[in-house]
Amino acid sequence: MKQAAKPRPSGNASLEKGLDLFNRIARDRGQTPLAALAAEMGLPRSTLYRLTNALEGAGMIARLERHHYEVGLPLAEALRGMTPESQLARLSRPALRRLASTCGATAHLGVMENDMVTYLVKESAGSVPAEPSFSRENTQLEAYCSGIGKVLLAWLPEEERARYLAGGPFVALTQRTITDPVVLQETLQTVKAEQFARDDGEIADDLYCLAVPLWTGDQRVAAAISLSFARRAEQRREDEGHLAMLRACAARLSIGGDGFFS
Amino acid sequence: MKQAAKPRPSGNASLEKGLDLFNRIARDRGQTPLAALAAEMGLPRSTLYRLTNALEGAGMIARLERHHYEVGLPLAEALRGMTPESQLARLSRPALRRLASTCGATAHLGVMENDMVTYLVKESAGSVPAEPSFSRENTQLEAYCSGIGKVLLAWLPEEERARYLAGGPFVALTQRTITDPVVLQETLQTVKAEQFARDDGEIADDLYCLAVPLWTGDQRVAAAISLSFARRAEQRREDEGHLAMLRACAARLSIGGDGFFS
DNA sequence: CCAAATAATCCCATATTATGGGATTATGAA
DNA sequence: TTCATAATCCCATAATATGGGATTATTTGG
Repeated sequence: MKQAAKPRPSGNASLEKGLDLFNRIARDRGQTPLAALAAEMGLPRSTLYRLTNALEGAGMIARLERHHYEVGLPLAEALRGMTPESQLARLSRPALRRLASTCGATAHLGVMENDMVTYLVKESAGSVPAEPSFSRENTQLEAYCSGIGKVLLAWLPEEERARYLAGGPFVALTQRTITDPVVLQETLQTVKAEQFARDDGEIADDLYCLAVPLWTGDQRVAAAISLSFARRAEQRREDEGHLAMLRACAARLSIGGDGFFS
Repeated sequence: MKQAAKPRPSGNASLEKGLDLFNRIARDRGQTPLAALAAEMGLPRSTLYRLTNALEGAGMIARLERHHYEVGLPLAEALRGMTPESQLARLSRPALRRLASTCGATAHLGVMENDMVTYLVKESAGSVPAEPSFSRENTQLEAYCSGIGKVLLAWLPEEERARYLAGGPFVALTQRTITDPVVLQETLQTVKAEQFARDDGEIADDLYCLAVPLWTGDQRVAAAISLSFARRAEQRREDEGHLAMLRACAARLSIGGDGFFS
């Protein structure tokens, strides 16, 4: 269900129609015959036909057989080696770098993969050598003990979260690590209610971290970003400011400002 | 250097300009600032600006920072899991299936990867269980002894071919396998001159195979397709007809007919 | 810190361009 | 063969993109 369709009057209706058509073809890999698309889009066949031709000429799509279009080879070639994850990392890195620099902390971006958190971006403040060394880009960590992990778990679909919680055991990394599934479950509810997660020395004794979700256009949580501090003591007093900045950054990366997600 | 720019008067100049812009951004991952693109394309800034907006709105590109565009996340997501190779396989399979069925043989499509031939498509005629079982899709074989391999080697850039030939040894799979680099070199020249390669029992005693190249828009050989027959005896008498069909198929897959490449 | 330079964004009258109804042709089914 | 469906083409017209130039934002240099 689409949320408030962008009313951006871009000024190039023709381009928009063409791109819309391309999106439809790309998303279902050309399963839908052209006639059906014409109906969906409320456009006459002749128009669709012309658009299709232009898309084909540009290498965006290719025609296989009757009623069958596909993403074109030139496009695939141009995008060689690109994955959604690598792209998300590229797109978010500048903002995370600024965030880290502003807050004098380390900023992370992570996504959920196979019940683990994969860190796609790690940006540390200024010249400070990356203080929290628990993470590295493109490596995975357990979800239950990190801020990003808790955010991602909190917004997991109901059944998946239940499955995760039942899947333990949750090994203690510090005295504060949450190891009881019931407590973890409650914590995740709090995360969802408060719209952020806190890791207060649950990975390493002096590590403190705040995390917030990134939203997609269709109201899913696609990733989470966090700020990590190497000194835990009294860190909470600064939560408010740091959360505000985290949220501003999240808004910019989510559908809000520039809107990387659909 | 572009070869005879397609004069296809597609009827949607606006879409074409937008897609052209997208291509330029995608290909160099947004390295070129907008102003430079405007110059390249011979369009005023305001137009570029509008096009950029439309592309961004459709999720095709995203803006990172000043002067910095990037392929959009929605597009990356829509194309998740797609590689140029998988796409080439999808696009060419129907044509190869028809070819195999028409000729009562097995058709292959292969590309060069790390000095080996990777078979991306294997389609056998009708109900016949795949006769030549030397190959499987997505597996690699030595290049020097197969039809497809010889085609790909023949059109390799000069230095690469020299390096390959110096890299032996070339193990004999049958009595007929070419194992002498000098002979192989000569064979490749013949392939280039005749525009096709023949494997006459060089992989397995009774295996006969004809292969021709697939051309890209900029006159490179991107892949090769072949017809394999399980009975070698007297097969040559039918070469002419089979080559004609192979070439027709290659033309259709190359820039000719529908033109999957660029 | 300000000023100059550069890039991005916006606006609007106009001509260029896409539009879509409908005719025609190709393809596949019966 | 005939019918049904989809693809392709054509063209007068309305709608749309166009781009010159003004305005605003951002960066750079002094």
